[in-house]
Amino acid sequence: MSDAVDQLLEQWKRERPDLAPWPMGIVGRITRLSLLLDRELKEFFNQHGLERWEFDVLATLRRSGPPYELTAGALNRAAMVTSGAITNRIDRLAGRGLVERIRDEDDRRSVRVRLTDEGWRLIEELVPLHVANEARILHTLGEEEREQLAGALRGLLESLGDTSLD
Amino acid sequence: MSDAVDQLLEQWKRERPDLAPWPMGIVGRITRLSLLLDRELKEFFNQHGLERWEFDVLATLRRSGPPYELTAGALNRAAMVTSGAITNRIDRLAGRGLVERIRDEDDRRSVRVRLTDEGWRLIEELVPLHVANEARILHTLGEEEREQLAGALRGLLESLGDTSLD
DNA sequence: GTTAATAATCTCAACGTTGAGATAATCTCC
DNA sequence: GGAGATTATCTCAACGTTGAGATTATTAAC
Repeated sequence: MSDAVDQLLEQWKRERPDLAPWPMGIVGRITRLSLLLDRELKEFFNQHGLERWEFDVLATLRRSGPPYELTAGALNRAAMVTSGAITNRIDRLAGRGLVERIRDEDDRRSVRVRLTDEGWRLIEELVPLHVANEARILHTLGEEEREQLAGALRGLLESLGDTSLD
Repeated sequence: MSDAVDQLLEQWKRERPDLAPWPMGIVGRITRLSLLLDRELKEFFNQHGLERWEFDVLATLRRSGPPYELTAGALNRAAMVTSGAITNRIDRLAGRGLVERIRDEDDRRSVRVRLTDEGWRLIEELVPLHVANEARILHTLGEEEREQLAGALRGLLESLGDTSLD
């Protein structure tokens, strides 16, 4: 079998046989997969009345453990977006009553963002469904294949310096 | 060694030991890699005075072979964006004189987008540099590892239906 | 050959992010 | 303890995409 990227590589081979385009085989596939996975996940989240970014922020707070709070900056780095984006996201999640802003009295520059009870309940209910949905999307991967793929991707992330969530 | 996603999985294991979160290990890594690769590529393209999307459109036309033209719809599907986005991209590339719009006389609904000489020269010069840059970014992958990784990603793309560029 | 359905592109308002700059708090070092 | 540098967050205009709808052309069915 072959995928869209194989076609693309075939075209380059015909047009520029002098090139060794294998890097496009990796980068192109990661780019396309990311987009397709995003679409699949979006469908799931919309069925549950939220956006992927909303889920991501709530899940980041949930998995950080009690008291389920992180600074805006920590959310920022975990989500790999700019500070402006996080301010916006917190605003809107707070508007929905899913998180609350708490000024840190030790460092008054900081804002702690905490899951509300309602936010906790929502993410607690959704996480298992989300994992099941991802497992469904990835069902073609055998157990051994998963490990191998995860290992290769981990190596790339490390080489790009993505070694820490914060 | 471990990456940011390992940390994330560790947190879930602590907070929700009942979950089998391995799908997050795949989806999370692909998402993060896509973002990081995008940043790396952006740096390269900006040094050469263009955006990633500009390069992508020009490269798509170039690799399609003589006469280096495709319909707006074909570009659309290759780039996996909406028709509004492609209209906008063509407008601006045409404004820079890198492509030209040609109405198809056989099917007057269609617009053929063709590389101009200037567009051709630009992409011809840039493609080898781009491939070299991607190879640099991926330099940690051994030859065997590349093949294995590409194979696993291809399988996923196929299972998601990404089997054709158009 | 006219009607209805389909197809290709364009238009445009709404949306979320970026990136630069502003503000306020804290830290460092003399 | 004061000056300057650093850190955390917020603000906001610019930007590109989305998604729905409009327009124009083609095809299919009768």
